[in-house]
Parts: sequence; structure tokens; C-alpha cells
Amino acid sequence: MASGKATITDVAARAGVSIKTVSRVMNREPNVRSDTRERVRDAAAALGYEPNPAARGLASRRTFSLGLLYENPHEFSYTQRAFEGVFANCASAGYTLLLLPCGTDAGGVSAADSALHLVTQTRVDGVILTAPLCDDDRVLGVLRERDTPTARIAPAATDGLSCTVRAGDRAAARVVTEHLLTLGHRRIAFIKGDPRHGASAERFAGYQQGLQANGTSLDPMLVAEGLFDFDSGRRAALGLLSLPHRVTAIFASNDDMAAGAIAAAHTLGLSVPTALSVAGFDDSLIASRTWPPLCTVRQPVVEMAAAVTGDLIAQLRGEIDEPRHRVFDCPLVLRESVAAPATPPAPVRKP
Amino acid sequence: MASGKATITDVAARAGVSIKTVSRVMNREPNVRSDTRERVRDAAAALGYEPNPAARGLASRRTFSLGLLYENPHEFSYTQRAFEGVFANCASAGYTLLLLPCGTDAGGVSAADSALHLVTQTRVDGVILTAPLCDDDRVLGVLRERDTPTARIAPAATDGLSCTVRAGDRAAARVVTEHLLTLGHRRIAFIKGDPRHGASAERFAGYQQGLQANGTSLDPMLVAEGLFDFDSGRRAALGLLSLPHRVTAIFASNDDMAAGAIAAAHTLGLSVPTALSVAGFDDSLIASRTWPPLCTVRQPVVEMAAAVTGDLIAQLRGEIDEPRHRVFDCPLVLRESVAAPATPPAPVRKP
DNA sequence: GGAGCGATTGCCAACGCTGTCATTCTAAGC
DNA sequence: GCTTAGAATGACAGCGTTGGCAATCGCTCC
Repeated sequence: MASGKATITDVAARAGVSIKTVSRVMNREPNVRSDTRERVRDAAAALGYEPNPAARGLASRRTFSLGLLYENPHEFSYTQRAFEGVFANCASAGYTLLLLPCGTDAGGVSAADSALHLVTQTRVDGVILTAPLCDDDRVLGVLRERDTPTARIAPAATDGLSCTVRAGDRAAARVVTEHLLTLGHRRIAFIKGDPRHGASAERFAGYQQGLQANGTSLDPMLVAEGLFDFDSGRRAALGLLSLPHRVTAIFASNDDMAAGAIAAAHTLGLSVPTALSVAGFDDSLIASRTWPPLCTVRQPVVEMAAAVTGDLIAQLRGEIDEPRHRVFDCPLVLRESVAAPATPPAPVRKP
Repeated sequence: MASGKATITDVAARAGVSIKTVSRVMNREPNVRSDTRERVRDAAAALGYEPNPAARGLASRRTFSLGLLYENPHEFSYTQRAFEGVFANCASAGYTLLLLPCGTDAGGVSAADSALHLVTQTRVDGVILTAPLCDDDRVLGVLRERDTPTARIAPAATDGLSCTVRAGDRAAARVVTEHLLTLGHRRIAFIKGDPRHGASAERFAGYQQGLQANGTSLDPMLVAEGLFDFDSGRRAALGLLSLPHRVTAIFASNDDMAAGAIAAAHTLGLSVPTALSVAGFDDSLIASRTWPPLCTVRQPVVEMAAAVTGDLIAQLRGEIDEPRHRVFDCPLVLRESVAAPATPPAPVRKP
């Protein structure tokens, strides 16, 4: 019952109305009598009519598509989950989603160029940025210059221009730290995340607060640098585990690095959690695939991405004026990689 | 030097030619004198002109965008790598890529409906299908009905209509099997993949061939069913490892399941590879994140996806008539999860 | 020197829809 | 019954580009 090539004219003829009225019905505009609306709907259905997006775009100067710009191709599941949330909301709102990966500025296409491509060539109605792109001044500059509405996932700071969503990183990191303290850990190492991500500083601050609130002082030796990827976590952990005064727990700023820390422990013959507890952050896919499974906090990425996408679309539709800023809680997820420290601390054993 | 709102008319005026000539230059059409071409290019650059895709689409009845339809959201890195390859080729060819995840037919939007959406609403010029969607009759039916050129990644069988690309699954599985045999393994268990994927049968066939060619008979007890995901691999391995006559190696049809098998071994206190060798297939991201790292075969997914995308675009441009079918080799990747079996087989130890 | 022919260029009508504004109904108010 | 505001509908002009075809140019070949 549909050749797929029916036009608005065909529908109008069949329903006995003008094409403008068909347009009104298709766009859910008000001021159409309900019986007329019904008639048009039936005609459209009978003909298998689907509005031509190119014609719509040309006439209305809108594209009904959003661009999702993202960077870290080495990161495991965060991007994919973000995509899932964004997509879910796009689909239900009738928007099409364009994914645009971009390399780091070093090689390949720079983030700013990609953003430019999105707004000039593809002409999306709005752009969604993931960290750390959402804090890139050049990217933001391009988008603002073109007045492209923007949503940002996990930015370092909010502004009055774009909708944002982020996790309660600091509070969650503090909860993890306090959980380790409660179990009896005293020498808790921390692996920082990529400094370009706003979340990194927040999570570190949460770690510090957790220690301070419990009267434990921060030992700078126990803080290592990382980049949110498996290998940087592994290397950082190897360093931390070679300290003379053995740490009993490592809190990595995300799950990938925590998985790297577990691998490092395996390499050194330290069993987790008996000799070393490891905690992560995110509850990404890999958290339930390490051995032992990773104690972490759940960052509701899908929901976060969906929410901010909804806000962006609402903004595009003019349903909200002020950009909205959301913060999501991250509940603690208890798994086997964390346990009370052995007393006295287990000696190092080589396999 | 660019407001971003220059139209073809502005460029034509500035270059002193008709808009049609500008159109020819922008579309790289032949029969434009090189100095004219130059002049138009300069004018376009000076004005920061970018063709309006909606207008182009409306006039030419093409969208310059491809749709990538994929299903398994639980699979780890395969989809992401496929996307990477597809995107790389789209970008360089001036095509825009639309990703469309679709649920299994049980819940959410069915694959066929998603395909329909792609061709009727979004109106992509071509569609790329990943396994197992690329063998879904309803999806293929929708696409053929609309004469939408299609590329298929890892289909069960080729046809004369769509470009395809697949890995040499059978040969690679045979190589893995023979590698295990060469090391001295005799009781080698196999975990099958999702039967909806064409690759599953091929890999199983390779396992069988490897055994037969080396005079080892296939023991049906050593073959378990899996679905290509971590948990099915874990469960299958738990079953295989509870057999009275202990297996010394498990060959899982992909890395996710192999990672599950390693987790199962950990659970049972079997050390890998001392008491059990585990091999996977794909060389996905998780293969280098398990402990110990996974011996596997490298499926060059990025290259495969890029190649088939290139073929699809060539077909859209009319550069090739017959659909092209490619097969990629999968070299063995040696890592620590596989070693010679202990002789005599190590007894089960609980931790 | 002119015909002939391909290479080059331009003109104009779509492409299918939406925005604007004019027109026609409808029903309340007096 | 007659206004009249407001709801419902339609007429029409683009939106910025490409396709088809006609016109023109520049050379080669007699």
C-alpha cells in the first residue's frame, strides 16, 4: 500500500484539502479541525506518504538532525552508552543523529574542523559534545559563532549558553573513598584521570574530601597521573605498587584504568582483593568483565545523555529559554575487587 | 572571510559565471575550462561557500548519506571498529553517515522497521548492514523493494545484489585449532557463536577441519553453544570444565566469550594457561585486557568495513557494475592465554 | 573561408515542502 | 439578524540546487 514516492500533493488530492493543510497535519500544527486531520492522516497512511526531508529542510531551513561530536576512540563503553542515550531521544523526537568522531588535534582532523564541518557542510540543527571536546574553546567558538545550539556532556563548567549534564563526580568519589576507609584501608592510592576532562579534577577533589573528612591526610606519593585508558592505569598502578610502604587499595578515576590496575596486580602476583583492593568509576562494561569484578560507582551515562538530548531538542523547539543544567547521582556498586585489608598487610608473593 | 550563508548565486556573481557552472565545479563535473574552474574555486573559497545539502538533495534526489544499521549493543568493540572503518571512507568520499541501532525483534523497534525508516524517512542513498542483520530476509526485502544499494559485513552468503566483505573465518579457526594441537592439546573444547551469524558455522567448520586434518576426532561433548557475549561464554565454559575428563584448552568463537571462559576458569580456581589454555577470535579490545591476555586471531574489522564502504560508494557512483565480494585473512595473534598443556594434566585446585 | 563538431557555458523549470498572508468559516455577542 | 473575533483553510512565492536542453565558443578539416 505504498510506493514510497507519494508527495504531499498526492495526499492533498486524496484528502480533498490543500497541501498546506497536509503540511499542518504532518507537523502537528494547531488550528486544524479534527475531522480534517483525520482525513489527511488516513490519506497519508493509504499512500504510504513520508515527507521528503530534503524539501522540508530546504523550505524550513532546518535539518531535523543533530550531530554528536566525540573524541576518545580508545575509551571503551562510555561513548557507546552516551550514543545510546542520545539516539533514544533523537528517534522519539523525529530527529536524525549524525555521529562524528574526530581525532585529537595532533593527527587527523582537528576537533574544531570537525565541528566546523558539522555546522557548515552537514548543517545540523544542534550539536552534542562529549568531554573533553565540550570544553574545547575552539570548538565552542565555532559553534557559538554560528549560533548553533549545543548540549555538553560532562563539561568542566557550565555557562549560560548550552544545556549540560554531568555526574556528581565529587560526591561519588568521596563515597568510594569513605567506603575504602570504612573497610579499614588507610593507604589508599588514587589514579587521576585525563586532565582535559573536567571530571578528573572533581573526582580527585572527592578523594581528597573523603580522606580529610575522616581525618586521613593526603599523601602526594599515593597520587598517580593517568589518562583514563587501560594502559595508563596499568602503568600508574605498577608505580604505586612499587612504593616501599605498600598501599592496600587503589582507587582509579575510571573503570578502564582500574582494569589496568588489576592487570598490574596480576603481573606482580598480588591477588585482588586479598592483597589489594581496586575500585573504579563509571560501571562501564569492563567493570563486570575483570577478574575479580570491579567495585565502582555507576554513572548513568545512558540516562544522562538522553536527558541532555531532550533538553537540546526542547531548546530547538523553543520550549525552554534558559539552558538547563543537570547533575546525576552515581550510586556505589559493590563488587569483589574491594574487601577489607588483610591485617597485617599481606607480603608480596611472586607467582 | 565567511559568513557561512553564501549561496551558489553569490559565488556565480563573484566569479562572473552562471550558477550552473558553479554547480559543475562544485560537483567536479567535466567540461569546465580550467581557468573557469579556478575562478569559481577562488570565489567559493573567498565567500566561504558550502553547498546546501538540502537543496542538493531535493534537486538531485540523492542525499549523500549512508545508513549503518547494526544490532548487538552488548557486543564490545566490533561495532565500534566497524563504524570507524565505515566512517573513514564516508568522510573522504563526502558522504554523511547515519548510525541506526535497532533492537532485536523481540522488544523495541524491529530491524525491518529500522531499515524501512532509513529508506523512507531518512532516505539514505545506501545502507550498510552488519551481521546478523545482513542475513535478515525482511530487512533485505525492504531494501531490495526500494532498490537501495546495500553493503553487507560478514554475511552468511553472498548474492549478486550487494557488496559484501567477510573474514576467512574457516581458515582462521582451523589455524587456531591446529596451533592448539601442535602445542600438544588433545581435548580441545569449542564454544560456538550466535547461530544467527554466518561466521559461527564457518568458525565451527574450521575447528572441525583442524581436528580432522590432524587425525583427532570430534567429541560432541566438547562443543558448547554460545551467543558471542561474555556471559554465554562464561556459562558454556563452566559446563565444559565440569566434564569428567578434563579439557586442556577452550577455543571460543569470539573474544568476548573467551573472556567469559577465562572468568569461569578463575572461578573454578584453574589458572590460565597453566591448567587451561583459552583462545578467542577477533582480537577485539578486550583480548588485550583479560588476564592473561588472550591468544586470538585478528579480524581486521576496520579495514573490512572501510573496504566494503568504498565498494558501496563506488556502486552508488556507478563506477562498478557488479557487486564486489571481499574476504580478509585473519592472522594468528599469540598471547599468554595459550600454552602447552601440563603433563600430566593439572588437577583442579580450589583457591 | 566555411562547415562541422565537441567542449564549454547559460537559461529555465523543476525538486517537495514551508512561511506569509489572504480568505473563508464558525459561533459567540448584542 | 448582523457583527466580529478567531479558527480553519488555501494561494502562492520562494528555499538553493540540479537536470535537460539550447546556445555559444574554439578548433579542426575540407
